Amino acid sequence: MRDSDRTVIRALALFREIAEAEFDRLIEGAFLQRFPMHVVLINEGEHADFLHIIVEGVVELFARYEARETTIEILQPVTTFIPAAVVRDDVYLKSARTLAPSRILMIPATNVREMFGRDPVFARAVVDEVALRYRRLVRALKDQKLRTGAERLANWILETDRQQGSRGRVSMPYEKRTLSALLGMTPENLSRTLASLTAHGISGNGREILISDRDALLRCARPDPLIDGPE
Amino acid sequence: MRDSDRTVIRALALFREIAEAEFDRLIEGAFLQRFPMHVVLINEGEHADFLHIIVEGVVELFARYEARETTIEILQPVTTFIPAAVVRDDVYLKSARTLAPSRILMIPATNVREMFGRDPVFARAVVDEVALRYRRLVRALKDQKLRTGAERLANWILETDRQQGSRGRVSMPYEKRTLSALLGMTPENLSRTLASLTAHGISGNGREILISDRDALLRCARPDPLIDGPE
DNA sequence: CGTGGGGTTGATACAGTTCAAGATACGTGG
DNA sequence: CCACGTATCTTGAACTGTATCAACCCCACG
Repeated sequence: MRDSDRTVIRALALFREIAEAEFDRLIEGAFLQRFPMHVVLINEGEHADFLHIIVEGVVELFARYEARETTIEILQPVTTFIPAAVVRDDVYLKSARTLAPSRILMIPATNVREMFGRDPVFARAVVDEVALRYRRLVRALKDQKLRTGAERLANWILETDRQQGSRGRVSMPYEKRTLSALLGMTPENLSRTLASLTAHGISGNGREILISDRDALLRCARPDPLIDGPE
Repeated sequence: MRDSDRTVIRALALFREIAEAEFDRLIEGAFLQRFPMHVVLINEGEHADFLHIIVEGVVELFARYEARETTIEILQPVTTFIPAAVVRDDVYLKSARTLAPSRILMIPATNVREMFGRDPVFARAVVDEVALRYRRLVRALKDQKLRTGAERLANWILETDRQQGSRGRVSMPYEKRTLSALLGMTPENLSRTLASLTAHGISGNGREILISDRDALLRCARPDPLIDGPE
């Protein structure tokens, strides 16, 4: 593992506070691997043998049922997945694939569980992490059940703009079909909804969306700190 | 607190393994309170000052956005809520209300966090609990995004029957309007969907549903261990 | 009895999906 | 570097699922 990689991983909330020796022991047996785009890293139903950490790239968490598929979450560096399955020593409930060439650190699940029992500082960090994920998911479920497609899209634009520095220019980090699955709609529907938002403060071509009238967009989106919060 | 209450709470996965003295210290300053039906216990947005435990009754976790409201989860004894907000020392993202006369144990959040740092056994139990909840929520989101209303209802019937001892006779523990919110549909729609399932193995009057042809219902529901699992 | 809330039923409207065709962008190989 | 082929995206039309609005029924409860 490169020194620069070690540094960014060490900076994760999960590892920031733990002692140097503990960290070394944890990542013993871990390996950092490079994956091309569109590679499946995890299949739902498999037993959780590794805690994955996305060091570089983009990873989609998705799930299937019958012939249908939906996106649960899209992860960018630096983030762990999927901590809950590792903690409970159970099967994954979601699959994961790369959406861009990515570098993934894989830590053996046994290391994580073993260290959890040994280091209270790490234990504290793991709970924080899982609780954070839980809350993110609550937000996603509220978004899904309480809003229309247009509202979800409008709020996604605002939130993504914020994450990208509030420049009023959002660039989609993945395909539109993926975004549509994340927002819980079909690609056709996303296309139409995007077109209809043109009358409410945005304009776009390709993977670029410009926020030309933020107030109009806000009137559409009506963001809520208990759904779209900065967490 | 009654001795019998102490026993059931102590039997919770969260508290089962911890030492007697630690348990005493944890529930110091806690209080067990009786609430009538339809009382709001938690308002989303409030800071999480207590870990609640439902000892008796039924509690609904719900959320609002604009004029809309939806149910996130319905809890029956013995369960904690809402651990993630307590762990992160943050605001609740969901509200909670009783759906039946209930007895609720309220443990000061500071006790929980303080003990977490002191007792690794308890720490382990808390992570397990939060991770379990996380996974339940993943299942709920998959249910919501990947299935139609009729499928959700059919699976709810099968799952509830299982929880009630697989007697082929399901009794709804709450109003139909609540069930409809849990399943993400309107009351009218639930009524119609329930009627339509009559042709697929169920019959019902009032709050009783009889499974007359389980195979037919299974063909409708097509349950999936990664969505409807026993967790 | 009357009253009110939950539940059902019907008619209508809308959001979202599906199917199909056309346009555009993109990577690949010549 | 261009031409080609494929996949993505867009647009249109028909259809399905679900929501909304309104009337009505029924039972519980005062």
